[in-house]
Amino acid sequence: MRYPPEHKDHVRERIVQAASRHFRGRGSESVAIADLMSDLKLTHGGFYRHFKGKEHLFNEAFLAAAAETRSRMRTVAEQAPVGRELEAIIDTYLSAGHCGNPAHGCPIAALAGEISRHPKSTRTTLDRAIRESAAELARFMPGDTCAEREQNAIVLFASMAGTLTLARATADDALRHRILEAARRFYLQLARRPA
Amino acid sequence: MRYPPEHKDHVRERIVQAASRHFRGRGSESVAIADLMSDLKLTHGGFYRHFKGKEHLFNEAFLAAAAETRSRMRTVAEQAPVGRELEAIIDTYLSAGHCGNPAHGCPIAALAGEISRHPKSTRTTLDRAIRESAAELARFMPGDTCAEREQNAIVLFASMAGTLTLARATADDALRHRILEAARRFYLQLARRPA
DNA sequence: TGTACATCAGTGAACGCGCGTTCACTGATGTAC
DNA sequence: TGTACATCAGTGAACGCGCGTTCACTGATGTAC
Repeated sequence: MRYPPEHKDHVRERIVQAASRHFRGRGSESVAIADLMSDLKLTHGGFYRHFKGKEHLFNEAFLAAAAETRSRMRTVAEQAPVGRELEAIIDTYLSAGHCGNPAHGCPIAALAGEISRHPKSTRTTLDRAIRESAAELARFMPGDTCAEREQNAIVLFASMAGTLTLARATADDALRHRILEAARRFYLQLARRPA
Repeated sequence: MRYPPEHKDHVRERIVQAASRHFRGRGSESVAIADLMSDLKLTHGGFYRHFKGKEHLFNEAFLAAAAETRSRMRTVAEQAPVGRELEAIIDTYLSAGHCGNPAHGCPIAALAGEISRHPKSTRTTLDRAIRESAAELARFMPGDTCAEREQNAIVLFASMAGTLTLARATADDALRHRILEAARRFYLQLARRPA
């Protein structure tokens, strides 16, 4: 069959979107190319017209998810009262909604654990995502110098992502809730009256 | 062949130890039973005389690693000057050594990400490990009530574990170092003069 | 305008590989008699 | 004490399955002439 000129780009984009959700939700090893493609009513063979291989897709899907998450963070900040942007971000990031919905949430929290076992190119993509997320946070961070704000942003971001990862892995709802709530209160308090 | 009476327990113990290192170092999906067994100069078939299956071993290996890590934390605290136990623990946990050596480090930092995809029984084991690690930390935690100390301990533990996970996944040594150092300084400062 | 050919996204069978698990077998030693 | 049998940790071939990747093929449309 012959398709309209924009068709290929469109399909490629849909693969990335589906992958971005599936990878975040289940990790890359639990997601088969055939699954992804059949989600789009396609068969697995066609996949290789769009990507060199699974790892390339993973890389791109991760990047897309990271951009999506940053943009969501920005929206949250914009909708918050002036001066309370950081609190709004913390509140959203450590919310039960974000915890219960990894497939649509921060890919760093969802995938950092396994990325340490991915090839260097993928880990470089993670580096970029960490830097960009921290930069996004740094805009609202307390601290006198820019470097200090960035430093603090990295700590906050790494801590929140890790806390989310841990909360998601728990079996007991009460423990999960306790971890999230304790961390939320702690970081909110820190955001209100900085060290 | 017939073996001395304590032989089976001994082999079982060695399997758990090897698994505990391999799983932490590479994640459970990257570790094959045959690999583990050949590490002990045995073949894969014999594995099932000791364990029901891979997941049971994972569970047990995780538990053993968690106990080992707690005991190491206790040693660090004991060797620290009185009143500076928490600082010593933070310093060790977020050290370059711990970061560079996941196979011999905290199994929660190494495996929390993937455990969210393991069966409930394994996740319950994680819950136990989290509670016990936090309890260990809580002994040295600032806070007026016991509940407050525990609360703070959970936050600190989750944050440190997450930070370590993130640091390990980075490709760039400078970024990794920056994450670790920033977090270390931040939590040390918090430990010295509590909120 | 018509004809022959090129293009290329998508199809689905097939290949190759890794790996968890099973199973018939081994063989040294313990036990019943 | 000797004999027949039971035990059971360990062996390694085999099975079954999932999955990433390849490849010959399809067929609608574009292009050259």
